[in-house]
Amino acid sequence: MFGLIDGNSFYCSCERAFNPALRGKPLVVLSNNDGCVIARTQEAKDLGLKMGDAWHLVRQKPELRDVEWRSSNYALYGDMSRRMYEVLLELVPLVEPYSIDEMFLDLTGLPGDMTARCIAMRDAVRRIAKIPTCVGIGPTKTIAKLANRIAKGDRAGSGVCNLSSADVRASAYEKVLIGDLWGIGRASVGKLGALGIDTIAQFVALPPDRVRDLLTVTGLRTHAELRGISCMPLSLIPPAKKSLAHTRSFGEAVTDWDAMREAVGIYTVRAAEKLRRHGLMASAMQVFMRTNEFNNDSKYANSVTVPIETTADTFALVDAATKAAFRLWRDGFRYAKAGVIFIDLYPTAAVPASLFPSRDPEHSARLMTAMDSINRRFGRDAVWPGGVKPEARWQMRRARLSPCYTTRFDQILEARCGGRSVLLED
DNA sequence: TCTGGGGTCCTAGGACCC
DNA sequence: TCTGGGGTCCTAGGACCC
Repeated sequence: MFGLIDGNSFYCSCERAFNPALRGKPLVVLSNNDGCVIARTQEAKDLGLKMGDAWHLVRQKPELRDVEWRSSNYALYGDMSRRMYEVLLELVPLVEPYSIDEMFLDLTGLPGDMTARCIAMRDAVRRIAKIPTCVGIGPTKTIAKLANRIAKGDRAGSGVCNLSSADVRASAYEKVLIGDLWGIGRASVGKLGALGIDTIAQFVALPPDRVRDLLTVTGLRTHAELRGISCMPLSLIPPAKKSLAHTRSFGEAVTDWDAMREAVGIYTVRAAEKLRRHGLMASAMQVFMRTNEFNNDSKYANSVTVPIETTADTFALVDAATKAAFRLWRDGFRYAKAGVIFIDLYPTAAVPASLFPSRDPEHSARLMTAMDSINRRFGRDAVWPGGVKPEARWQMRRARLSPCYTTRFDQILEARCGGRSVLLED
């Protein structure tokens, strides 16, 4: 039996955990660059705010003037996610983190009433990790996801929905739309809708061959899972990464090559840091740049994939990325976004020695280790490759960034004795 | 002025091989 | 006049997820 627990309005809940003044108020968290809405509290949903709403348009509406907002703070959310995971590990033997705010649980063989257990689990996460959650229970991951969705929709309920019984499932399938299913997106809803299939019950009634023809093997898997056949086991070992990227929209359009070169250089430095954190090396990279997709600027978008000598060396990677970017660069456009994606990744330990390396691998490894530890000790960006100096002009906007309460000592929450103390407890 | 970022998986079609 | 069969690998693009 599977459980799926997920944080309600997770990013907003993280902000609220450290700022009680935000409780009970409509609050949204914005994407990078303060571009669009990516998390909303119930109060904000009630005001009609949608996922993906462009913030600059929302702000203009007078009735939404009092909506609180924050720039996204992934260092904080990632750490809160870890706390949630640790609380759960104490209560359930197997926990599989699925996304920053969701974890699958193995509930097989746990004694006592399943629903009651999950209610207690939810309380513990609320109390210790300060995150309100909902839990779905079912014999497959897809059904647990569905149950979770139903729990979230039932605002007066216990926050737990148990679909382990076939009868309860059958009646739920009648009421839920196919588009609310995990794995069924817009395109599939269109295809099924054309055949008059709108509810999960109708979908489940289709013959498997028909489902495969329509939605390929992924659709077939969802179909089987809904019928109680588990096709997605719990995996405790996270699968090896296949790609790793750093891509950003610019705060302000980039029009000269120097600024683009710097941007791509910095994105490469970041991606290379991430590469080393994961103990990986890349043997190919993709670089892209593009103009704004939404406004009336003349359009240009291009990307190039280049093989590289397998490495995690920032200098080598910046060099390759800069050359690739130069091939893409065309004068006269207003660039809005660029990115660097590493593909063909290998664990550092598994990379065979090159016969004629262009850089001494041992020297490179020592240099990278030194660079990373200096930056860890003296703050991010204490040392940089020459020629890749960050320039504020085009960097992303993050106008209302909350402190990294839990990951940086200089931003830790202050509590005062005597006056009104800032407590994390309710 | 202003519309995110980072992933995975599947399929079709082309290039190439014997 | 006639033009196979079987296979692999790579890439681009679509679809989906959070």
